[in-house]
Amino acid sequence: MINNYELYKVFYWAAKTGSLTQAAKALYITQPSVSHAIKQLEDSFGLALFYRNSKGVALTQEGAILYSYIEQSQNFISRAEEKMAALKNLDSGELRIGGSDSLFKHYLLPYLEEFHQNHPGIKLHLNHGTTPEIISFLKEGRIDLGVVRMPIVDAQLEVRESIQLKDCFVAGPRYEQLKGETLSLEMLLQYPVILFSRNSRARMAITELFQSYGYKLKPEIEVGSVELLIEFARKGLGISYVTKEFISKELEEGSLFEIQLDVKLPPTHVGIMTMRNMPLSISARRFIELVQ
Amino acid sequence: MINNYELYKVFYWAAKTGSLTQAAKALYITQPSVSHAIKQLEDSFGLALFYRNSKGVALTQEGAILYSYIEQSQNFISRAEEKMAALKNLDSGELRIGGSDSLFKHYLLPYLEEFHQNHPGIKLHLNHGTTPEIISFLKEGRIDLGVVRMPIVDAQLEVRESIQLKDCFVAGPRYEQLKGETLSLEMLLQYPVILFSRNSRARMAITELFQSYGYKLKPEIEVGSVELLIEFARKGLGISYVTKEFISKELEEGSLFEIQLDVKLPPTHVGIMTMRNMPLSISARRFIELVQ
DNA sequence: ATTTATCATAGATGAGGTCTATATCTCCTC
DNA sequence: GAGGAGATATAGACCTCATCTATGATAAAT
Repeated sequence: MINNYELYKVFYWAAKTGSLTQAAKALYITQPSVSHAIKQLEDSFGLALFYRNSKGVALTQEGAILYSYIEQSQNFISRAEEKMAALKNLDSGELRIGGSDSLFKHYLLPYLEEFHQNHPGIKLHLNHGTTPEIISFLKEGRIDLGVVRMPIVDAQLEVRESIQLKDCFVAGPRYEQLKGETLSLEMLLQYPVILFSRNSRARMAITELFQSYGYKLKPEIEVGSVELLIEFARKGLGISYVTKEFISKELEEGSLFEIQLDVKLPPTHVGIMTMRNMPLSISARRFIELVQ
Repeated sequence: MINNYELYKVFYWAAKTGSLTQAAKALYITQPSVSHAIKQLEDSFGLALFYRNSKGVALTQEGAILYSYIEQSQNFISRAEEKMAALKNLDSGELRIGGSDSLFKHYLLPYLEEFHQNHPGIKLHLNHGTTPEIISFLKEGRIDLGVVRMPIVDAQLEVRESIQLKDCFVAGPRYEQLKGETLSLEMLLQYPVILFSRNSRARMAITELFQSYGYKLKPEIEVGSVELLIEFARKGLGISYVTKEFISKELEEGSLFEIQLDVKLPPTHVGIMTMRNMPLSISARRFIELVQ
């Protein structure tokens, strides 16, 4: 019907101010333009919308009916624009992150805190899962970004390399005698080893390393969280294979110590994954900047 | 913020159809135009609104939020346009008429019936009052048109002359002896006269007529409705001064007869008044056409 | 490998929105 | 009443910018 919604904006202001001149001022256009716009509306409806008089304009019956609809419409547009501005300013919105359990707690936590302080209006959604799950979440659009251990090879994903993590074997006071010693892999295997559960990336990596030297790494105990790896090692139940950066507190206070090996354990990196060729939300972009 | 609401219409269709190409078809424009419009919105918000892929487009988080507002906005506009079309077609709307009591019943009734049958969606509001009251209603915008007796002299009003009404004196069987006689004004004054209440136009007119001949018309009885004028005359309480067109039934059945006078009583016209220089509502225009 | 979708980009064009200038009308004031 | 102030309407010129055509790029389907 009307093929130019711009006219409704003009109508709205003319009705609201009761004056074509005032409407023109509000819209930063001239009065004849407003006059022309209203005329177009009236012509296309075949209805008079305003009574004109020397003091301004007043809505006709039909104009008042139109206004009751257009007013609502304009209100929604105003609210939309405010909302968009808020989203742009990060005063509003949400950020959905997927990650491995341990990375949330030991790596992301301080960033999440800072981000939340800077942008309290942004709702944070944290989804934990295994690396393949996180990748699925990303592809399904359920999260904005995923934080997992590298390497990730997937053409659909864009991966940003973040900090380096070094895994290592640690023990508690029970194995005090090993402090300062440098063990070979073979020697290490004589002690009870505590590993993270089978499907973890770190577990696979260390198993492969032993295999490449011709040994088979067989854990005495398997646990499902980094906390338990730490706890069991402290209690002397065995030697845990953990991420060094996650136990800095225990190393410092001396409740755990690192066991030196005669082979170098390859470091891994944390990767921040996003969908390639998909625009990042402002909040996701901002969070990644913060982390990197 | 956005200075072209037209863009929202394009956005709405793009989001709704999930395809810029489809949106273009719906809007009867080309796909590059849609592409350009969406880009403008995204640029001005500084936010991505759609994910593009080879099957079409999908809303981003921010886009979905925008859509939730814009959808409402567009719905109101659609409903507004439907409503305007209905008003134009007289499928909806209202018609407010002001008039003297007797004119409603004896003159307008058949037109009102016909109008209502033709346009059952139009609500009819009837406001009765004296001529000055009707004029005030018109000037206050409380009615669309007024139906009263001429003459009306008011520069702000536009008056259309409608049917002619002839007033006359009538009596019932009690005065049978006057049937066929031609009375002078003086002779008439010897009978009890029944007139409409003081502030009516017809009363003033007839009083002036007598005065111009040097007589003073003093009613025996004053009543407030045409029905009572008729009823009192039938019962033989006197000679009523009524509008001939309103008593055609009684004249036909013989319960009243007209008293011939040797002076001619000036006819009056019904006038249909509207505000000059104010656009008439479609319904008012249509009703006036019907009546004339 | 080819076809057929999709959206993006570039450049040309012309419709039409906006402007200036002026007319017209009404109300208010002196 | 004459004149001024303020409102909207009208006319015509101008120039922006929405839209077009043509083409490119990419992905999916055949």
